[in-house]
Amino acid sequence: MFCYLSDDQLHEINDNRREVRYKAGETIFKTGGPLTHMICITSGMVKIYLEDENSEKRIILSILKPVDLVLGPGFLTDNSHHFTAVAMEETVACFIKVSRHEEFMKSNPEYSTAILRHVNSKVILQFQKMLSLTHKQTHGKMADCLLYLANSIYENDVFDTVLSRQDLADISAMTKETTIRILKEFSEEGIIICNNNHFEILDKEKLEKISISG
Amino acid sequence: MFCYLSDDQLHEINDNRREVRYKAGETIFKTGGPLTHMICITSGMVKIYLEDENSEKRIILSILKPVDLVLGPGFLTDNSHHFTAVAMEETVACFIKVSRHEEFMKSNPEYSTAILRHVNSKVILQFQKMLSLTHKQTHGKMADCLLYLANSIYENDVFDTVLSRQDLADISAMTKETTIRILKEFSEEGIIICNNNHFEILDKEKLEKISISG
DNA sequence: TAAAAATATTGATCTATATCAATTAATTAT
DNA sequence: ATAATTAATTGATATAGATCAATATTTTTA
Repeated sequence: MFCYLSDDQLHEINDNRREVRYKAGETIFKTGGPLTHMICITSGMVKIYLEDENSEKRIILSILKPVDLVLGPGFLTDNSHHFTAVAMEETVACFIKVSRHEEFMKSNPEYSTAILRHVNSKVILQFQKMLSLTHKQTHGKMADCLLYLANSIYENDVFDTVLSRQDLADISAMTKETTIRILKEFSEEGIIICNNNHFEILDKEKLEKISISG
Repeated sequence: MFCYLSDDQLHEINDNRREVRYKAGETIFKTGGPLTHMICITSGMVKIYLEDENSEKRIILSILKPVDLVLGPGFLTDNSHHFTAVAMEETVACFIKVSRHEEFMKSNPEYSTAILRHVNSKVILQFQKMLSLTHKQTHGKMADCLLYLANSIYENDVFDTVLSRQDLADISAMTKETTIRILKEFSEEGIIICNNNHFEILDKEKLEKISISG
């Protein structure tokens, strides 16, 4: 994204950026709050979730890691956050004023294009998630969750995660009890190994089949 | 959106645009097809839906009417359509090449900003829909569906629609049988009147309460 | 290290909603 | 107008997954 900026603009960002360090569990920003800065994850991991104002339920939309950037849909619209960002572990985030972005978009068309490309790629993922969460049953949704973690987040079929069972449930839009039962089933069928926060995907093909059959 | 273009650019659009007339039920473009043009709905109504490649199920994301424009998330990413657009009634759509858009974005920063604003406002609506479809039960989802049609589409608490019961089900991510049963319940409780495709919302407050309580 | 708190697990039960099947009503075609 | 399709409705049934409750484990705090 930033590669489209001029040297001057990069300098300006560097001089004005504000780096913040978060501990695990700390909130970076919350739904409803003012969207004043774009955020770039420099190190650590962040979970992004939608909060339902009328219930305690939430959906974990995605997990971000370096060097992901966060510029929510409030940008250029209502200037408020539409999702909540929480550090999953020790995390460093770099804040850049949105006003600066608007300037960059005006002075640098390549940058505008890059931002829109970024937003559109996120929308494609949201569409997939929407179909998964509304049409698949719990086994299919949990398969999607495990494949997401292995393929997109940890980039390894063996991984340890700080995500709780409730978090996995929130990724998959189901209850933690159901999550636990399905993880147990998958373990018993030899599809995965799952001990506390240690996961191993043994039979990815089968997981993909379960994902497709729903 | 187009108000940000120069006279020359508007002329260029006007000289190069291609107007197509569709009958009810005709497909304008389909998921997976190449995204070559942006589309502007000049007259009529269009339903936009996500298709699941692994099942026959679909989600109607939104309904478009004049002068909505359609520029899906394939723009600047994979150049393919991620949703399907079908004319609900006699509809005229105006096609504008995406290559032209990229040029406009380069030469006209205001235009880029307007496009991103448009996309972001759609994303906000998607977030709400995602929460509604995954966390609410059928009554809440059907209340949301009726409120959407009355408030955003027909802009009247009394409306006739060409949408079938299956379409209403696809808006709400449920079966047509459940849709029918809930519409009947709402009618019996005096919340709505519903005869074939004629709808009247009698007690909007109650509908809003049902929407909130889920 | 012990106590307290939080998280995970298991089992039993309940219910919302899908599914299936049959009937009726409304369109469309002949 | 009548037949043939297609869509809507109703009823009966099945079941996936939520909910509730109790216990066990892990983590945190004192």
